[in-house]
Parts: sequence; structure tokens; C-alpha cells
Amino acid sequence: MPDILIIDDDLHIGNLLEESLKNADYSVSRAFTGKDALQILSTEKPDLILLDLMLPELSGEELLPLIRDIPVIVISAKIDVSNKVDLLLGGAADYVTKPFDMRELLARIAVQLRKNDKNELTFRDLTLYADTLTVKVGNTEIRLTRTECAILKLLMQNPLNPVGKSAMLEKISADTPDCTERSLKQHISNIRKKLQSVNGEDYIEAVYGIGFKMKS
Amino acid sequence: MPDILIIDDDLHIGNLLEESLKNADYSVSRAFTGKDALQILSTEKPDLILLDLMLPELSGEELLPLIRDIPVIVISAKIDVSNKVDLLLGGAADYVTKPFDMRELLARIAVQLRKNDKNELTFRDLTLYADTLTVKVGNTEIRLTRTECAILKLLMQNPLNPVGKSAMLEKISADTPDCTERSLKQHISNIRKKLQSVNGEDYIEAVYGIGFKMKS
DNA sequence: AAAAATGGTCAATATTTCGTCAAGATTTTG
DNA sequence: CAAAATCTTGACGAAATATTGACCATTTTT
Repeated sequence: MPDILIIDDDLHIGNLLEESLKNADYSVSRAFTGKDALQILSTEKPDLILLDLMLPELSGEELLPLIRDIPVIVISAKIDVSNKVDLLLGGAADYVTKPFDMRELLARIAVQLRKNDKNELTFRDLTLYADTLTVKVGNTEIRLTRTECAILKLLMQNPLNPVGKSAMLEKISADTPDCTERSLKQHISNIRKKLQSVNGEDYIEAVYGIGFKMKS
Repeated sequence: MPDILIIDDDLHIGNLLEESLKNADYSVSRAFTGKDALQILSTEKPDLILLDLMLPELSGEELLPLIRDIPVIVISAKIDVSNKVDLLLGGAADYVTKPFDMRELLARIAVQLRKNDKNELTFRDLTLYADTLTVKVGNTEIRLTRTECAILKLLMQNPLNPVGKSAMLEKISADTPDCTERSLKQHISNIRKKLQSVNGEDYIEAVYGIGFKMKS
């Protein structure tokens, strides 16, 4: 029974959401302000978050980058397109505009939860299937090695912030215990080459003296 | 489990705070006078401080500039606006006025702890993201180098008091072991140039013979 | 007012880090 | 065991960053 956190100050919509979700057999938590939400998130870890952008005190835009490792579906009245791009770049998993069709929302929720189960990560037009060691660049699939996959996964998990080199080494040491900063450099180069072979684009950016991040 | 230090001579309020914080799963320390607080801070390093302004012996206003590297939320009965500005300029991370709503305070605490995690500092219209080596000047982001970031961070941590040159060198020596007073001067110049490129403003002020501080 | 010390900036140089090729070492696969 | 895939390492040019010298402006001291 996946747990879903609704962050919305509008009681009417919130109640409607809660009821529909409970009918669909999800377990539901509620937050009514951004700060509420932060407090709840400091103790609980839901499987998915529904986030209304219009929040008192701390807006949804501000809240979004503070959430990690949990798929967020943004609910908003704004139809602004650049805004949508910003949201998705900023880590939102998906996006629906008010007024929305409840069946559509439920479908999108199911998609996100399934992705989560299957260890699937998306960033721009990259989709990483960590279980099967493949990435899709646009429509073409590419095979990665185990370490390449582990590295790309780390980068795609925090698309905004750079990941330090030592941090990477620690986290992938399970697979490759004797990977050094020297070889890490080489793996990054190999990942780049594989991704570039599709459309010539470079998805990875170096942060001098720190580590690497996805290019925004 | 973040540790929070309550500095308040009012037993009633202090107890109330302690109980609520413990319910929210924080670990709590107490100080009842400014001198108490200094003593505790010389041995412990809490993650956040709740500071009442009205203190015997050593007032909150006097204590505030002595605290470094730890976010301080001021609790005060005064609603004086210039006072509020002074506090924030003086290094307070946030403030609430008595009587306060406990849920709001908890939310503000959560926000500050998050910011602390993310190594985020604000001064006027500057926001420094130390993890990602960027500053926001108004709405435009600028990249800094490692040392530039370390220097600006030091300055923004004590926005009122000048930071001595030798003190700076010590604290950034982790990153750049052979930075001298000569090169420090150059780094400051580079930071200025980068910030000025946005809106022409100079955020850094030299204190002749001592060091540098942020311009108020 | 002159001298001395400190602060500010430009431009050149030195150092560190990055990116990649190619070769050797190790592991996996058939 | 042999072949293939993967991982690690050395080398070297390129890019980013750090340091230094030179020179003038400003402040303090004498």
C-alpha cells in the first residue's frame, strides 16, 4: 500500500484527492503549508508527493528543490510552458493542470510508482533503467557497464547539485572496490562517449575541483 | 536528530519550547543567561539556536554577533521594524515575535535546518549555495571557484564584523594551502568583479589594516 | 607635506584539474 | 582455456584556477 503525501492548502481539493486516493487503496498523509510539509518529510518518507504550487508561506517552487528521492507530481493552475520546463528540470516527476481529471491523475500516479519500483530515472530525454543497465537517449537504447550505470544513476538522482568525486567513490565502491579518482575520470569519459554517439550532446558537466553534475 | 539550544531566562516559555521540540524528535539543550550560553557554546555545537532577546547580564543583541556558523532564530516581544532589519543583518537566520504559534516555529526551524544541510547563506539580495559553488545576485546565478566560494562564505557568515585576513587564510587553507595575503587580495578582487558584473554593486568593504566585511 | 603602509586591479605565469587516447591488467563469458 | 568485455593506469594537451609582479590609488603615520 503505497503512501502518498498531499501538499495543498485548498481544503476542498485536498479532501477530494484524499478520498479518491483512499478509494484507490493508497494510504494518505496531508500537509497544508510548505512548512507543514517540511516538518512531515523530516520524519516520514512517502512513496509519492502531490504538490500544489500555490502555497502560503513557502511556495511549491521553493519546496520542490528541497525534496529528494521521492517522485513529485505538481498540481497547478498555471499553464505557463516555461514554468513547466523549469519544474521538470527542477526535479518534478510529472505535471497536471487544474482543473484535472481524476482518472488521469490516478493513471499518472500509477506510472510514477511503477517507475519507482523498476528503478527507473528520467532526466530530460534520458531514461535510465538501472536494473537492466541501459539508458534510453531519445528513442535509442544504449548498454552501460555496471560502474557506468552506478555513476550515471548518482548523477541523475540529484540533477541540480554536483556530486563530489569522493562521494561517488564511496557510493559505487560496493560494485567496484578499487575504483580511484583516476579511473572515475575515465568512466565519466566513457559514459559521455556512449551518450554522444546518439545525438552528439554532452549531458555531463564538470564542476571544477568538486565533481560532476547533469547539464541543465 | 538535530540538536537545538534554547537560550531563554523565562522558565515557562523555555519549558514549553523544550517539550514541543522533544516531541518533534529534536535533542534539546538549555541556557538561561547569555554567559551560560557562551559557556555551553564553547564546548558544544548545536545545529540551531533559539535566542530570546531579553536576557539578564548579556543581552541577546550582544550575544548574537558572537555566534558563528550556527543558524539563530530570534524570539522577541519587540515588533520594532528597524530592529527586525538589524537582527537579520546582524546574522539572525529568522525571527518570530511573542506570542508565537508553535507550529509556525517548528516549520521555521525545519527550513533553517534544511538550509544548513544545503549550505545555503543569505545576505541582502545575495544567496550563496556553497555546495554548488554559485551565488544568486537578485535573480541571476553566478559561478564561483572553490576559494572564492570559501571566502564569500566566511564574509557572509559574519555580515557585521570584519574578518581578519589571517583568520581567512587559516579557514580556507583546507582547500588552498598556499594562499597568501597577496593572493587573497586578488581573490577578493575577482569576487567583486563577478558580483559587480550583475548590477554594478560592490558588496564587499575593506576595513583598513584589519580585513574585509560585507557592506551594510 | 612627505613617507610608509595598505588596498585595488591588470596582465603574465604557475599550478591544478579535466578530457581523452591507447595500452596493460583484470574479470566475465563462451 | 581463449576471447571478449570491463576496469585501471600512464601520458599529454587543453581548460580552469591560483599565484605573483607591477603599478597606481588611498589611507595612515611621521
